[in-house]
Amino acid sequence: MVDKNTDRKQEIRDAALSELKAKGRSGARLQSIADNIGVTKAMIHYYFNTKEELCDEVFREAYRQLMSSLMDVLESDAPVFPKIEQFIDAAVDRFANHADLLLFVIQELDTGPQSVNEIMVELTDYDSTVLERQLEEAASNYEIAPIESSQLVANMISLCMFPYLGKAFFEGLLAMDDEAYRSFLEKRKDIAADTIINWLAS
Amino acid sequence: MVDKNTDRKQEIRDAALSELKAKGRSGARLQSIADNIGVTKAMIHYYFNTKEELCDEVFREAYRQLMSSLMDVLESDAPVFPKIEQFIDAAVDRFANHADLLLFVIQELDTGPQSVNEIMVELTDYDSTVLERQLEEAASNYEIAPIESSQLVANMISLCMFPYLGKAFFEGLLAMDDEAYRSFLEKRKDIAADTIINWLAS
DNA sequence: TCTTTATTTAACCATCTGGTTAGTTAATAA
DNA sequence: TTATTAACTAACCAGATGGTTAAATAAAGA
Repeated sequence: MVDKNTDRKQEIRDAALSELKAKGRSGARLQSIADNIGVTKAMIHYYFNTKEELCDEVFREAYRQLMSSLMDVLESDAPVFPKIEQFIDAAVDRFANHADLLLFVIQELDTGPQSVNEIMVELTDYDSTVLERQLEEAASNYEIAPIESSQLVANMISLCMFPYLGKAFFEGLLAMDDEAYRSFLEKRKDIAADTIINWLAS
Repeated sequence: MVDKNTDRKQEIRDAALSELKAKGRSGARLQSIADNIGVTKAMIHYYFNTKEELCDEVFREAYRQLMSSLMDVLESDAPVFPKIEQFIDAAVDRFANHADLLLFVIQELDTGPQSVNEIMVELTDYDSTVLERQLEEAASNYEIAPIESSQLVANMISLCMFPYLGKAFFEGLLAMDDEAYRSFLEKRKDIAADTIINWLAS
């Protein structure tokens, strides 16, 4: 193995991600991360100078996993309506499969150090001009009511993301058990799409 | 003052809430809470046995502040459509004014101890039967498409709550500064209502 | 083989953290 | 006034936590 270096470093990142998803930045313990891969705590400091450096790097990886290429579809030249359905499809899939990353990312962005926000800005390259133009065009053709693209994105992301973020919240509020919640989520994708499409077409 | 007891205890709860909103359960420090009200750390243990006991009590208070009487409007006998507008109105107001409570509550429910979930169940008494009946009726009259009440509630809460929860997320994603985000949020209430109404009436 | 470099560990340290204790001060009751 | 209770503090403790260091082991190069 020519780069056991990289392997071990990645192994640490992976273990750190698990720990961070479960306990957050301040709850995460370097000792616990080390234990989980059968390594000394000093090993972590061999590859990462400080806990914050490790956490920042893991956040970068987490944010990429969660959001990478997700916004791309909005930048394509496909017609608006299919595009929207495609986006909702991709978003629900992504968030459903990375529900635990969601809370971590939101948490970090809201209460983490400044570095986290900088990393997000660095990794975000969404360009809204295409969608904006399409929405203006569609509005002037009376296909849809005039809306800002940011509000459309907000609606889509809210509908797709929150049910996964607020799992415990919804389960409690709506008195559902895990099985009921699963079946509830299954229907979400179609409902989110319906909701957006009907709103636009009104 | 007949109950300086109660005053001091509440003072501690208040300071603890600030600390918890800013740093979460594992990041919160009893010393910091004590310092903020000019009191010894031992004082906290005089009124609360453990940190967890204090945190649980503060969560109870926070959840009440955030959700109390919010679901009541859905249980009223008012006609569905006005009722929905009323709910969205109340929800947006509530979440806008307690955005910091939002993350704390969601965070605690998702990663906090079991006790937190029990407290939520204990405080939640939402009864969906009225809304369910109304939706069935409206559907059989072809006023709306048939939908589950849980999906309606999920849509409403997602649209009203997430923009406040994901402030840093949206600001980063949509490249908005604080001022742009403020103006973006101002339009949310109407948009959320529009979105829901048009979806139902489709 | 021998030397150098990269990987890994055991032991350690200073500081922090939740929690305890013994005692002090202030209020209340007798 | 004095005894009793409630409110409060200073000092302390044990364990945890992030981080360091010196040495050991493994790998690679000469």
